[in-house]
Amino acid sequence: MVRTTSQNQARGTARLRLINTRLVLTTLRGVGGPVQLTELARMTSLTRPTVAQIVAGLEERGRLQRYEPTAAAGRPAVRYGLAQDAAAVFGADAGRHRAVVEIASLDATIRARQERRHSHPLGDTLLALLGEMLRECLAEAGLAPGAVVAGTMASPGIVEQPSGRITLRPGLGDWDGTRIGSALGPHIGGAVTVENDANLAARAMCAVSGMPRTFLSLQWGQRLGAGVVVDGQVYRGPSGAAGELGALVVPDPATGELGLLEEVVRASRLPLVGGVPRVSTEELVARAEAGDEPSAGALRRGVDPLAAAVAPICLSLDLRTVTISGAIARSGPALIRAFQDRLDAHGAVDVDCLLSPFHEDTVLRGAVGNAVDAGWEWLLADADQVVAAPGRAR
Amino acid sequence: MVRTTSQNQARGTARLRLINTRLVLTTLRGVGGPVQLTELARMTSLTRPTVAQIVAGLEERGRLQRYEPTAAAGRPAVRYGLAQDAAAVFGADAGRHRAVVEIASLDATIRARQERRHSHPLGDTLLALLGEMLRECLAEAGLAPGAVVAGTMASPGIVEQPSGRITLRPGLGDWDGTRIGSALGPHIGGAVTVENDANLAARAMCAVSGMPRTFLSLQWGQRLGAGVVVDGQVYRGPSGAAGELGALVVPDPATGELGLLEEVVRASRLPLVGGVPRVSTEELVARAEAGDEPSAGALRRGVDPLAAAVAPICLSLDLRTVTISGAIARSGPALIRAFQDRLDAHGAVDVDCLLSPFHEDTVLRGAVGNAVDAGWEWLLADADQVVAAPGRAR
DNA sequence: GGGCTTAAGAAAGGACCTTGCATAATTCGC
DNA sequence: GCGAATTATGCAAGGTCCTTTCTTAAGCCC
Repeated sequence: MVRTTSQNQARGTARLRLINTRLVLTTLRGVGGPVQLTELARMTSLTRPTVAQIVAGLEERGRLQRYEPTAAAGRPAVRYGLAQDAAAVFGADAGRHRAVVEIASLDATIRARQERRHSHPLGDTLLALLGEMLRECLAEAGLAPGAVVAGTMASPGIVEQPSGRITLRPGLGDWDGTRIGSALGPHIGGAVTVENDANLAARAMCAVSGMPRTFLSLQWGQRLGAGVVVDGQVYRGPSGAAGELGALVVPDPATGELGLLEEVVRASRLPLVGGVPRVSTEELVARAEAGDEPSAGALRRGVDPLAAAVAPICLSLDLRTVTISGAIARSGPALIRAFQDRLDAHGAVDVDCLLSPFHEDTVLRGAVGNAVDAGWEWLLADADQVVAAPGRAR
Repeated sequence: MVRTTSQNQARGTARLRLINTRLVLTTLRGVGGPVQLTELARMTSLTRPTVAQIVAGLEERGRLQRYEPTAAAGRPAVRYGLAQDAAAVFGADAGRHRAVVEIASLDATIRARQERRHSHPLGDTLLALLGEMLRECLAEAGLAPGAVVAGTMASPGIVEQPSGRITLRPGLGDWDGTRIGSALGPHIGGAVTVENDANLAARAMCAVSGMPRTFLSLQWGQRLGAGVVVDGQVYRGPSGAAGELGALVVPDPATGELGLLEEVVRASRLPLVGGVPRVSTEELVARAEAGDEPSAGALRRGVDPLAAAVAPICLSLDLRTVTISGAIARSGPALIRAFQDRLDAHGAVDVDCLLSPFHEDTVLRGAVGNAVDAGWEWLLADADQVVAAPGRAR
């Protein structure tokens, strides 16, 4: 997540206007819909003439748009909101078997969506497919390429910013931020950012109502990743490797030998712990769900290594909430209960676990959210131009 | 660490002045010493007349002070810096056996220090002693009580902000933020804040040159605590409990049974692991230092539970650095090597461990640092008054 | 002592925000 | 249906702040 907010080198009172312009736009984003000038003035604690002047500038530039008055006591107020065609963004998630692309406007409304099954490794062929999907999304939404001002693409592996270098586990394929950017960038009118899928899942969970400002988000399936959200922001770490828990060395409850956490808690390996490898993970969970105590015990032993790793994180950050997304999130409450039980056993008491409400689209939701953030950054930077515009004074 | 920065409800261009005043003061803090106006203008990217006007206001209020020009090419420039008696703060650390109080000016120079051995539990008797020490510090520094505008007191336990409730382990004593505040507050002219000792140790480490912006600070002795620094700020968590690793449930390498991490890695218990309880911890470390491999092995096994807890934290936050302070920090390089070895074994590779350079004063340094921060907050809020001052315009 | 370099100070001008007032457009009550 | 109440809009005046520009001041070097 890039946070430049270059704040432009406006001088003197022009800087004040710049600050206030950003304040107005940010407030408008918080509301989500058209607002009356008076209301906007109240929320920003600016005066009405000031807000009116700022809004007029933004309207002239085509970023804001008038909405017809609604009935009310007193003179009906003109309302202003984001212009329909102010800007759009795209989000994309491409895994080993499935690719999804969505286009959204800055209020996070989905304007178009494309989804495909495929079997390409992460690489140029897949990028070409994504480019095609992106073009179809543009057509579906009826947007010119230039209207899409930002996009975020999810990738597994460690994504280093700003270099764009991506460290993938062997076998997944091979790409990096530069190649992704040059493959998808030409289809739109802005920059493409790439971000780790677990971090994006965490970003998605930020938007769920009732979430605390700090939590841990587990992306758990065949691979294992985590996103750390601190004070409402996904924390990436100096090289983007925050949350890469998979590399932990832990004892395997099935064999007693040391192994990597990612492999030990791989979804498909959970039944091994119970000593019943013929049973699928779904089946194991279903039995536990049905009250079969041996299955529930096996499940608890299976998730224990991850709980042992997560417990110190919970205590160190005073976390109350851990979210779970990824393939294993299909398992439902039995898994949650087992995991919560083990967290408790390791000393992380009173931690709530909850499943992502977005199911398979969690990462995509995060990518779109990230892109919307980037779109707003673009809009703010664009608004700075209004301030700097010559001939604004009359 | 309280971060109110109420930003005052100045309106219109007055708000701009307010922002610029804070900018000037913050820049001045960054420099640390007297600066020329021209230099200040360059650093703030304001113009000279603006800076001159702001500085004049602050000088009139007595917060800044002229310093005589130094020789240079061209006309000698008047320099401005913090007024000697602009403001002072105190920091205090009181443990079960030792109490220290220091008074510092806003540039973090120590103006007075009092240190005592004692044997009071944490409670009113100790608070009375601290009050007396604080008075003596004031006398030593030649300051009026009103000149001390903020103070920070270290306490073990979980310190909840802003309620001031303190959850102490049994046996240490009994106090809370309110009682500490009302015992020490009357001696000075500002508010007393209370903060967890491990968090303050972390705050102290922030100031060490070469520290990364994110790291973990272990406060390790008879008790165990940790401070988490994220992006240069100590992270407290919603109830101030961040870093409370002691409550983790881990297997004890000495007995194989489960126990609390705080007890399992208690400094005095390390020799038990080696099966040689007659040896002191110092002795064990010394033998390891001298190359005695069985002792080194025992040390590694002893620190292993803590490393196992810290490793997931390192991975989740992409940490490269863990600092160690507290009683055990006296042990030196053998301990560091053992700890780093175990971190590596658990998958947290390339993590640097380093000892606090402040020895027993680490927590105190953090308390002073925290108080200096609070002092600057006070100064900024005070500077807001300059802006609001009536009759400033002539 | 003249010239160079850099700082200090004062005045003018522009941009911005606020205050205050007059006007406009509805709804509500009778 | 009409007036009062309510709320929004628009315009002009006024003040604060910052910048630009120019002039004066003070020390060093040759």
